Amino acid sequence: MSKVVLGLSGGVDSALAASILRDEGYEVYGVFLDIGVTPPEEARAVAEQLGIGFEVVDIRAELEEKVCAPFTEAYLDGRTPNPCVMCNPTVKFPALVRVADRIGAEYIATGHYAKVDHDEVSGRYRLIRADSSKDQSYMLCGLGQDILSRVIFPLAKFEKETVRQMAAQAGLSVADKSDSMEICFIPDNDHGRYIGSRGYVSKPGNFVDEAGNVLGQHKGIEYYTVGQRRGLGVAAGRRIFVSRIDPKKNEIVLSDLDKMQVRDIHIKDVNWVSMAPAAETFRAEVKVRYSKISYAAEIVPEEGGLHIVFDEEIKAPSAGQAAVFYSGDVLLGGGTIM
RNA sequence: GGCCCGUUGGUCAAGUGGUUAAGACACCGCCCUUUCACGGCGGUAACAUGGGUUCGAGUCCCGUACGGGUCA
Repeated sequence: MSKVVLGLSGGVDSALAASILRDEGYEVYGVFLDIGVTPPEEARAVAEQLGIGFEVVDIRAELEEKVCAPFTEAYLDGRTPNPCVMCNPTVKFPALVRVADRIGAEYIATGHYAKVDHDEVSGRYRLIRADSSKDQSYMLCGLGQDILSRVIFPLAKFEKETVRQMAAQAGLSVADKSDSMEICFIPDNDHGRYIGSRGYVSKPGNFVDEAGNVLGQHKGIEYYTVGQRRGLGVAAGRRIFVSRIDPKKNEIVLSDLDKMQVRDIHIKDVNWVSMAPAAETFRAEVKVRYSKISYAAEIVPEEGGLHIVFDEEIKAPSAGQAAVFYSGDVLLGGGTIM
């Protein structure tokens, strides 16, 4: 019987994933990754209910080093980090792999909505969008071949609603638990406050227009992201958005929508997933934020990263977010917007 | 000081005797969403003040307060 180590959060998705794997004949070993925020009780209860192995693994130190610290630093530098994208390849999946290696499991699994396959031609493990509208492949763009070669995503072909129904049928106690949507280490969803709790004192400053006229006061640049409209408190009579964050001057520039369209971006720290690193220009559809549509673009390799030129102007990409490029449903790779 | 103009929700701004007093932006809520956001839907909220005229006043008249202009 094949062993699989599954990340068990205590939510519906991972619980059903465990149930599915068990029913398929795997020996499932549930691992709760402890970050010191949510207690492991629900996950433990699910494991007991399913009769699978269970363990709590403390990942606070790795999370702090690989995610929390860089996360904070990025915000203070005027960028908008994506902690989930950072965490998956550096903390979450490696932690599961470590347990797998220790207990002699070949596979690891999570409750993500995404697919993995192995392409005979290229010899690569590919990451594919899930059938579900809930596709989460974007969040996994940093995973390497070493990890993908061992990953199983049991929820790949299910819709969220189906998952809930199946969970209810399986009698899982967490079947109707609501989805978590906030950053896991910031349960109150207030990242500005979180950064403050790490000892940083917010520096209020000016909102200015493109000519430099002061439009209002901001609470501190770490509270904002490029493309943001709500929460600015500036009544201009028309919708205006954050178009630039200047950490040096501690200023935030507000502009009309048409003045902040962008034709191209540069990305760094590129991770090639379903294709080998490209030396030549190629075309793909690029997602600049999660839960956003993808835009057709030409991708040009350059020193240190990629230059992405969109066919049409797109709205407000934000430095620090992941740009992920696809060919159809295949996630080719991704990088960090500069 | 004299004369003139203005004062409507948090901001801007319609309204010209009878309106449930527009709209935009902001704000709040919900939906969406394993990041931050975008987006969608909905909601709260106003006639500077005191007197008149009139069946009826944000709309007309007078006084007061505040703001702007102008004249010696």
